[in-house]
Amino acid sequence: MLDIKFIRENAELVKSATEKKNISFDVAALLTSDDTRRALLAEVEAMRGKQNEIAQAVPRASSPEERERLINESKSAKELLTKKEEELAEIMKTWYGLMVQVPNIPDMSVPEGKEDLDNVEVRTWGAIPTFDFKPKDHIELCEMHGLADFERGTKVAGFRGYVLKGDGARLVFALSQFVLNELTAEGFEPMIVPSLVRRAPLTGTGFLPQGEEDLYKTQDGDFLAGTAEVATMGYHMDETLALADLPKKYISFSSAFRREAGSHSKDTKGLIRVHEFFKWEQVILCEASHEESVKFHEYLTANSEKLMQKLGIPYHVVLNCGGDLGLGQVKKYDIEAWVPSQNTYRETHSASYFHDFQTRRLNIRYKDAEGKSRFAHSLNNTAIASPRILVPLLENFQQADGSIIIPEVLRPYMGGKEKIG
RNA sequence: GGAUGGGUGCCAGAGCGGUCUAAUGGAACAGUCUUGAAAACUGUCGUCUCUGAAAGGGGACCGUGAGUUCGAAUCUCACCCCAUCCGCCA
Repeated sequence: MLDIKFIRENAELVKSATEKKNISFDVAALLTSDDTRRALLAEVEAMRGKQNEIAQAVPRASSPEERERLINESKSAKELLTKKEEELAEIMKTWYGLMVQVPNIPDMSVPEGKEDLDNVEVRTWGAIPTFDFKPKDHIELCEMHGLADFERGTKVAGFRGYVLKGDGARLVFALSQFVLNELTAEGFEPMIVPSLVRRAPLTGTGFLPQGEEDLYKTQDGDFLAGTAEVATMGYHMDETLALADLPKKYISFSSAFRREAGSHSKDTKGLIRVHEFFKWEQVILCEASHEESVKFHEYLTANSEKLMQKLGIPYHVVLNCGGDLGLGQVKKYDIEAWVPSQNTYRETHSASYFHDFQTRRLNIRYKDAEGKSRFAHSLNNTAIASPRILVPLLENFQQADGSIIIPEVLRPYMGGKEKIG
C-alpha cells in the first residue's frame, strides 16, 4: 500500500507505474473517491464533535426541562450523523478497495516490458556444460537412481504429486543444512515458520486480495502460504522495532503451497512446478531509506549467487521488466539456473524489495534517530527452493554413464558421498 | 470438542453507564541536589487521522467488529487471542 498523501501529490507517477507494470488501475477514480472521503470525514467529525459537546452538557443541565431539551437536540442531530456515517462507511469501503490495488512505483532502472521475455540479463556465471553424450532430463535421472517417484506421488497427491526418496530426499536435507550454515554465518537468524496462515499476513505481504486464486484455503478461512516470506513478515506485524535491532535478517524455512491456477499446461512433469515444496527464504527489514533497500537488495542477490557458485550450478541473473513485477515490488532480480534438458535458464530464485509497501500494510514500524515513527523497508530473496533446485543440480552434474557428481559443499551432509550411481 | 476466568497506555494494574482529558505504582526522558552516582524532589511522557505554512484546532482508539443509549473502557451480540481444568492426541 502506498501513502494516500504520496498518491495525491504524485498522481502522474502512480499512473505511469500502473502503465509500466501493465496493471489496469484508474488513478483518477481513486483521487475522486479520496476527495469525497476527506470531505465526508471532515463533516462527520464536526458533527461528532457537536454531539460530544451536547452529551457532556446533559449531566450538567440546570433543570429537568433543560436536560430534556438537550437530549432531544442530540437525538435529532444523531439521526443526521448516522446517515452521514453510513455514507462515509460506504465511501471508505470503495476507497480501501481501490487503495489495495495501487501498485508500488517501480525503480527507474526497471526496464520496460510486458512479460518475462522482456527481462534483461544482467550477468552470467559458470560455464554451460557441453556433453559428448545426450544428456538426460532430471525426470529420467530421478527414475534411474530412485531419487523421486512421480507415479506413486501422483497416486497419493494427485496432479503434480511427487515423492522424494533415497539420495533425492537426502539431497534436499543436505541443501537445507548447507544453506542454513552459510546464511547463519552471514548473520541471518534461522526460523521455521508456519505455512498455514491467516488472511492478514497475506494481505500485508501483498498476495491478497489479488492472488486468492493461487492460494489453497482451509474450511476455517485460513490459507496455505506460497512462501515463507508471508509468515516471516507477519512475525513483526503491528510492532514497533528498535532502531538498534535493524536490519533484521532472517533465514526462514517453511513448506510452500501453490495452486498454480492458470498454469495447468506448464511444466506438467517433474520437479519444476509442483503444488507443494520447501523453501528457505531470506527476509530483511531495514531502515526506511532507498539507499538501504538498494544495498540490501544487491546483498540478498549476492548471497544467493554465492550459494549457487559454491554448488557450482551455472546461472544468470535477470532484471525483471515492469510487467513482470508484483504489485508491491519496486525492483526484482531473478536468478535462473541452466537446465541442460531444456537448453535454457529456469528461475530458481527471486529477489525483490518493496520500500514500505508491505510494512505499511503490516504496520511494522521503528523509531528513527529523531524518535519519529516510520515504516521499515522490507526485502526478500529465495535462498533455496527444493525440489526445483534439484533439476539444474542433477542435470548439470550428470556423467556419460548417468551417474551424478554431488557438489563438494553438500558431501559432508551426504555422509561423504561423492557420486550418485 | 466441553467448562470457567480474562484481554485497559512501555510494564504492572484500578475503573464496570455521564466528573475517563483512564487512577496508582514502576520504567523511560529532562531538570534540581551531588565531586560523580544512588536516593529524594520537580516536570515530561501514547498512537493514528483530518485540517493548517506554522502555532494550533477537530476526530478516533481501553483485543476486533457490530449493536443498545442523548452519552460506552463500562451494557448486549459475534469473532479473535490468552490462562486454567476436562476430553482427545503426534
